[in-house]
Amino acid sequence: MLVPPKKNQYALRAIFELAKHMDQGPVKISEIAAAQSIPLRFLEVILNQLKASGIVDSKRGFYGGYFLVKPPGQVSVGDVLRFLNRELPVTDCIACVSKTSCPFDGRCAFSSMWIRVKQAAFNIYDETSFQDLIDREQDAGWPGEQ
Amino acid sequence: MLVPPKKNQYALRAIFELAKHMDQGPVKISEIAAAQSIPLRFLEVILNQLKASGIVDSKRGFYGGYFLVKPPGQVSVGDVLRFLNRELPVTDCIACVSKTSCPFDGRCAFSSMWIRVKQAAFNIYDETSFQDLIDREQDAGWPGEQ
DNA sequence: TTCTTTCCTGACTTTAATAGTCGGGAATAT
DNA sequence: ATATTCCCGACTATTAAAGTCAGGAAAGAA
Repeated sequence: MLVPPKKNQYALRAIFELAKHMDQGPVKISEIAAAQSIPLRFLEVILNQLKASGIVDSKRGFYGGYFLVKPPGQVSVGDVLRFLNRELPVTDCIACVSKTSCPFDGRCAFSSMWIRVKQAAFNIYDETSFQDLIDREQDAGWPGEQ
Repeated sequence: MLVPPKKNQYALRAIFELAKHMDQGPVKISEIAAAQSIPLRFLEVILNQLKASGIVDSKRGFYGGYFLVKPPGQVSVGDVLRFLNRELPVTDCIACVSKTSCPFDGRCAFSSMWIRVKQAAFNIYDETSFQDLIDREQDAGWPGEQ
């Protein structure tokens, strides 16, 4: 509970890695995987999906790899998480924040609380850009592996 | 993501039901299950576990059932969620909020963000008592099924 | 052209967590 | 006694997450 799925964490770390190499040409999946300890084949799938978000793009071939479309300051953690967790089916019960229909027809006592929690989380996600994360890592004062 | 597990929701709804019947004697599992649309045998397991938290207690036999130990105003959603999701193993990586050890030795750029989100969520959970939930249901102005 | 390198694609397998069930035993009151 | 209820441990089922794989397509280098 409240533990972001690995896939989400991998996606964020991959983009973080791209952000650190902004304007240095495409970064290979294999490099990202190595730098961030992410299973290679899994990362292939994840990055490929992320292209649809418009956050990253890729180039094939010898000098190929992935790269950020916008500068790190203009991409937030919220953008990524929202894209990865966008709910495709409209059949979800918003009130219960559950995946099946709500037995209380959307009038359960808990709904407003779940919604507030979700909003509180995304407030933080939205105000955290990848540039912030880079800065934060610097401030922590430990030798980046770059 | 950010969707509380069914077990958590069932636990909260069960306690909510107990709160509504405070000082009316024990409430049978079967009654709670019916009122809150929770699978009976599953609810047995959940309520039995919750006894260890000190939030609820039970009585067996003909007039048996479950009941709240403290008044609804003194029990928060946070109390319940914290108990159900207390992490038993100490081997968790706090920085990454993941269940396996952190590949960055606790110095990853995301850790402070995950922690802030968790705190924001529990701030809301902690300040929501079951009395609040009852009041909230009244305010919404729909006929309670009681 | 051909070769190498890289991303691309869809289907597949594995793993782990959640969700839910079951049979019988132990209190408690009538 | 006996009906009713919670209790307990083990069990199964379902689902989502995590990860893998084989081969194909683009891009550039030789």
